[in-house]
Amino acid sequence: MEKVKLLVQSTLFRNIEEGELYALFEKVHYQVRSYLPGEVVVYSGDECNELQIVLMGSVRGEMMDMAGRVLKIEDIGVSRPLAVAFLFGQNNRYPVTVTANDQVRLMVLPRASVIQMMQLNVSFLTNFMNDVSNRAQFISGKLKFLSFQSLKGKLAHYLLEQDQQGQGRIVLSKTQEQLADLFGVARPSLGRVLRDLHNEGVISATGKHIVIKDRAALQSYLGK
Amino acid sequence: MEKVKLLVQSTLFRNIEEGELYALFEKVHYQVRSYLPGEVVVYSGDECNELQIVLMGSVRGEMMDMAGRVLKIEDIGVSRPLAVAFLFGQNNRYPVTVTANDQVRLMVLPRASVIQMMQLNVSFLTNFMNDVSNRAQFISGKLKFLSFQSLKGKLAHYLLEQDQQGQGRIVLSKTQEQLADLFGVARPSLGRVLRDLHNEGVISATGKHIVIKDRAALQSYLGK
DNA sequence: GGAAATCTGTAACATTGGTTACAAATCAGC
DNA sequence: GCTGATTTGTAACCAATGTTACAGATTTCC
Repeated sequence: MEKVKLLVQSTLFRNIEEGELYALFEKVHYQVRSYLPGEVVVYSGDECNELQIVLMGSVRGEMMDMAGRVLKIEDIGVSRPLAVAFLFGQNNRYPVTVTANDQVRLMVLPRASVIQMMQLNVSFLTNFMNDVSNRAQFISGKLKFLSFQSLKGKLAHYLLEQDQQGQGRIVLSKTQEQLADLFGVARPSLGRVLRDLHNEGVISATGKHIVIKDRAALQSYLGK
Repeated sequence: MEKVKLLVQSTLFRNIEEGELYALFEKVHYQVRSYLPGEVVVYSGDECNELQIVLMGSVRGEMMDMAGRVLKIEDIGVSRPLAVAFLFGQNNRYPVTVTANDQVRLMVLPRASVIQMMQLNVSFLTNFMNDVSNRAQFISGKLKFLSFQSLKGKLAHYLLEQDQQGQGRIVLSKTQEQLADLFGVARPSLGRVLRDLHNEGVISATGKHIVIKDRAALQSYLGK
């Protein structure tokens, strides 16, 4: 049971001692499943009847439309759970397709086991509640991000977010391709907007190095 | 305490008997607040430290960008809770501005009371969990709806959804204005697409009466 | 049943972003 | 440092949607 060592660091098991966690896992049913890189763990639309927690490797969740276009949502790494928000509620269907990024091992707990654990341990219960809420909040943020802003707005948002320290200097950690993917737009469109902002004098973009020259102007694009 | 009669029908208090509910409310703190039509209950960004349940009237939640443009999200009527998904988790801030539609009374339970109630009553706990999950699922659906589909796709989705019985006859219950609002597009754009579909022979639109003439064609727009 | 308000249809034009294509720049591995 | 692969910059053109405006239709209210 060396998995317990991994799991104590999970947000779901915060404030639960290792010994307690051991005892908990002896009382409930679970499985461990393995996947190879590129294998699909669940398809968007599949029923969700079990809690899955990443024990090794990482998976990615992505939404796709019928034309096969993909909008990347996020990566999920070790000790993090999948789809906490879809285990309960009325429509227990995964909203995303989950694919293994590399060699992956997942701990799989049927819903009944989860309920059992909530009754056995109050910390687990509140942790779970917090996780579900965080998920909802994360998606809600995405929604705000996607539904309101023009590409310029998204980029402005992103740049301001990257520049936490307020120094006005950012080194992009992703390629334009990846960034465009994240925003759900075409790569040249992103390039164009980057260039526009540069020409307007709002930022200065040289390769991956970006300097915010007019923060106020950038902020004025938020929500547009 | 006639409110209890209202509350037993709430999803949050399902499977809890009236007497039990009485007892529960005697043990925890809460308030009742009133609002006039048009008054703002909470602003987007406000901290969320209490569970609010509609006792009378209805409120609407809407997201707005800085330019003041508004995207209607949904109406919340009697016995339904506000922002269940934002009471827990890390970022306890309302994502929407909530406004009273008419004369409104809200029951307000501080977070501490909610936690107390969860410990006192297992049904409440599971109901709450389900509600939060449903919220997350609702938002996630919205996200899918908004982020993937062109206006034609959204409309197709909406029409097919409205025609549950598969009769191919729909009477719109909203004005074009409201519909455009729901989709987050401009009214004339919606009108145009409606007309396009009509001209293509896919539907036949006369005022609020719509007949689906070519279901397959309509379905082919889904996810586009 | 008539006036005022709301809703609908439609047109012209502006803007945004998508698509494709290609050349220049940069990077990775040798 | 060279070579092939990846990334970036940019342009021309297209499609979708927004904006504004106005006239006709419908509903609501007295």
